[in-house]
Amino acid sequence: MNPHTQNAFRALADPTRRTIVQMLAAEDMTIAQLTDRFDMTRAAVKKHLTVLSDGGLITVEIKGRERINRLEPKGMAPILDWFSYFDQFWDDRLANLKEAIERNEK
Amino acid sequence: MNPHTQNAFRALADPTRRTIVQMLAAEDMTIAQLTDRFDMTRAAVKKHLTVLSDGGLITVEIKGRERINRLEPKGMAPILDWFSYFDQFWDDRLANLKEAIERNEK
DNA sequence: CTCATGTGATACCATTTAGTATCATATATA
DNA sequence: TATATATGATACTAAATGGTATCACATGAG
Repeated sequence: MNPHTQNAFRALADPTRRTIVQMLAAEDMTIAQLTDRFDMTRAAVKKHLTVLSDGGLITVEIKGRERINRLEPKGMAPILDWFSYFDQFWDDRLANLKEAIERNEK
Repeated sequence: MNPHTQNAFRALADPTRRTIVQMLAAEDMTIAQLTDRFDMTRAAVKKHLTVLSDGGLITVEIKGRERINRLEPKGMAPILDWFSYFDQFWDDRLANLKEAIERNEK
């Protein structure tokens, strides 16, 4: 199994991390900037960022003494791929439904 | 914030639960049937099913002494809704997926 | 009725998780 | 250079999580 899939799903399981993802969708931010917007310590925010990074959902650009955290849309791919499994599932159910209707008409 | 969103994300964060979801996509199953396919006790599987139910991802039909667990595609909606926030970041795969669900519901 | 089967529920355990506090290190800046 | 700023890293804690063992209860089959 793709290890990125598990890390990505786990990264999004926490509400704080989902909020961080949404914030980074609006603009790149340093750890300090993110910490300003939460009621928790910088160390806690840093841990969340590590989990998001493990999940491939963000990248970090080191700029001097700052770390610019940036959303990595590509990291969402494993999750969407997983969901696409059910695209087939839904299509099949629709096909079955169609078939049932056609049988009924005959 | 929608409480279903957190429960749904949490439900999918565990690999065993994601596998259960895929199994139930293939066919409805009782707890005993699911337990046969995992190397863990029935109690553990039951706990996973409770989490999946809390997340709105499955429904249960009680039939005599059996409990038929069934995938609830509607439960995926909060997750897909959350992802739709990021429309600007990726292609139309998500939109297609959502459309498939909605078609199925109608 | 009796008994096997399918499940619910509880207590318990080890590990992970989300958080804090604290100290160390690197880099701007006065 | 001296100091403030931005972050890394570690140790610690409480609570959540994933699992087992075990007992109780309801239902179907002989």
